[in-house]
Order: sequence, then C-alpha cells, then structure tokens
Amino acid sequence: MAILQHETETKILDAAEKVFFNKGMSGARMQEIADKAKINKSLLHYYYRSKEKLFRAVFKSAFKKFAPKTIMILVENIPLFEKIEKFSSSYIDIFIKHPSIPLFVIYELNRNPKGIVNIIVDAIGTMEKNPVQGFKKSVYDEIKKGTIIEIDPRQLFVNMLSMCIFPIAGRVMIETIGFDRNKEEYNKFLKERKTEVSKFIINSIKK
Amino acid sequence: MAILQHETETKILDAAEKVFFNKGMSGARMQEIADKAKINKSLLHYYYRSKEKLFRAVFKSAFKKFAPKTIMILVENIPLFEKIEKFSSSYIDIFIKHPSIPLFVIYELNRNPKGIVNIIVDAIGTMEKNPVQGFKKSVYDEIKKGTIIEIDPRQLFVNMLSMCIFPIAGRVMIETIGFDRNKEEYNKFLKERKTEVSKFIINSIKK
DNA sequence: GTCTATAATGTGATAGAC
DNA sequence: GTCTATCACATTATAGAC
Repeated sequence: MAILQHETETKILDAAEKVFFNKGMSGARMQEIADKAKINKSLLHYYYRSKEKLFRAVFKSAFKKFAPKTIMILVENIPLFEKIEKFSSSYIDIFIKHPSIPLFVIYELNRNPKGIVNIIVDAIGTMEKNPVQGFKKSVYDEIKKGTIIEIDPRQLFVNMLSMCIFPIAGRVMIETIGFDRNKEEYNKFLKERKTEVSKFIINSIKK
Repeated sequence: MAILQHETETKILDAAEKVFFNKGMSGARMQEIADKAKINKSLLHYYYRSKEKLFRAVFKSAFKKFAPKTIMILVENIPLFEKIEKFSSSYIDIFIKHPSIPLFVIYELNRNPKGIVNIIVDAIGTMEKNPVQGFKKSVYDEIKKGTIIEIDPRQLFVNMLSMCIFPIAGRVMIETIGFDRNKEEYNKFLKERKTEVSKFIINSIKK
C-alpha cells in the first residue's frame, strides 16, 4: 500500500536521523537504525540501497530544516539592525527545536567537505550566489550612512554566526565547564539569547 | 633502548593525533595510525593495549595543550577588560596553532560525555572549582563599579567563548558558505580576530 | 621491541522465500 | 514489502617467532 510504504520510509528516516545525529556517519550502525525504526535491517537496504545513500537523505533533510529561511533573511532588503535581530532570533529558535543539527553539519562537513557540498547543492539547487553577500551589503550601507562604526563585515558576520550556533553545537562542552547540568536552566539561557545576541551586537557597532 | 622506546611512543602519539583529530574515535583506524607512524599495527597494541586507551592518551594530550593556560587566565586577579583581551588573544592563538582540537573536543564530548569527563579529570586533577566563576567575579566587580552595563555574566562568557572557538571549529562550514576557499586569507582573518574579538566585546559592554 | 600470522568479532550488503 | 539466512570483508586484538 502506498501509505504504508510512505510510513515505513518516514519511520526509517526518523530513526536514521536520531542515530546519525548522535553518532555521525562513521559511528552510526545500520542495525541500530533498524532497531529504532522497528523494522528488519534488510528493509533499510530495500528503501535506501546503502548506508551512504541513507546518510545523504538524512543530511539533506536536516539541511533543509534551517537553510532556506536563513538564506532568505540574509538577502532580504531590510535595515541592518532589523536583519541582525531577525537572523539571531530565527536562527537560535530553529536550533532550539533541532539542537543536534549544527554539530552534525559542522562535523560531517569537516569529515568530507566535497561530498557534503554535493548534498548541499542537491538540497538548495545551487551555491553560486553567496547569501553572505546580502549581509555584507547591508553592513556597507550603514557604514556609508554613518549609523555604525567601521567594521569588517566578515568579522561582524562571523561574530553573529558564532554567538548563534556555538552555544548549541558546544552545549555539552559549555555545560561541562561552566553550568550546572540542568537541562531546563540551559534551555532558558538559550531562549534569552534570542534577544541578547542582537542587543549585544548592536550595542557594539552602533554610533 | 630507552630513547628508542620513547621515540616510538612519540611517533605513535603524533600519528594517532592526526588520525583521531581528523576522523574521530569511531572513524579512526588502527591500521592508518600504524601506517602514519611507520610501524607495525601490533606495536600499537604493545604500547597502548587498545584503541580506547590510545584515544584517551590523545585526548588527554590535546586537552593539556590549551586548558591550563585558559584556566589560569580566567581565575587571574586582573581587571575585566584586560582579562577579556588576554583570554581572546591567547585562546585564538593556541587554536591557530592547533586548529583541529576544538571540534575534536566538542564532538567527542558530545559522543560520550561521562567517558570524556573522566579523561579531563585525569588531565587537570579535578573539576571541582569552576574557573568560569573567576570570570563571573570580574564581571560583577565592574558592574558594581559602574564601568560596564548590567549583563548576565554567563551570556557574556558564552559570547566570548563562541567568538573565539567557533571560527576555528566551524572553519570549513564558514569557508563553504561565505569565504573563498583560500587558506591564507582565512588565516589572516583569524589573526585579526585576536584583537577584533575583545574590541567588539568591550565596545558592547563599556559604559 | 618488533615482526608475521591469525583469531574473533562486527558490519554493510545481498539472495531468496513468502 | 518484509522477513531469515548468509556472504564478504573490515577491524580490533592476540599469539608466538625472532
């Protein structure tokens, strides 16, 4: 039945996501994915011929969860401060909902840059027009207007990106060195960052 | 001979570092480590009984490359602005020299928090007195003096940490989305951050 | 200390029945 | 589509000669 087939496919992808997110490509085991999906290991191969192909499906799905919105905000034609507020808030919000994605993407991109870029291109069509250019343009506009200090837009962008992603990707590390291992406390801390990050940035660059 | 033994042990650890840093615990292969060290695979087991033990040695060595100095700066009794400048500059500098360490530590800590914390405790003696407290104290002192705005010291600390570590741990990702894949250009960009980060932070919090 | 050979197990993938 | 059984190979680890 078409519906059952679709259900199984979804069950597999959900299970595969959990395992790949936690263990990475090299640490993931097809058996564990099958167990989590409550199906036979052979069925994995029936639906996704190989571990590699299943991984690609998982990565692609993960990437689509945050990339389109992110890119849109970066190229949007709005004032810089608004762009920073919107980006930080949305970005942190998405990753509060999908906390395993940032480290997964960063790590796998390191492991095999070329292979992963192929998946990304497959996911969003093309990598040609760089969305970061949209952010740089906003920065130059404000510098010209004299509303912000002179700053290298690359530094500013990386600052913003770092403060949005790292507290999520490096959560276990941060909890280990500086916070009580209290899940709720850290979640509250992350929610506060949705406004804290943009305030911190704008404070620093506004004239 | 004692010297030869020491040499072999070092050769193994150097090779193991390269492989574990790049492939992680689960992706690393004992054969590859042996090949890189130009010795027989059995010798690995002669010197470090198991893959697990070799990994622990590598992690411990990696951790010692940055943790002692970092902790020292955080608890040092110096004014906040100086502490921020010193921390950012030293931290980024260390990781320019050892660029694979941050992602390695973050990833392996995620994979197996309890196991890794044991290694850390083994490396620095204890985790009891939290070095981040030293930073928080400096922040509260300045707030009381009225030299900086009122800010949650945890947010400030995580901002600083993020801007220091993420550009290194997430380098491949950042290069992929926003920079030309030019090694020298990015290295220059990182060196600039040694002063940019503290300027950015102090700009944001000073009254 | 260093090597060769091999054991023991884990793992991705396939064949074939139903 | 889903299962059982099994292959083929990779990988950690050990035994034993030198």
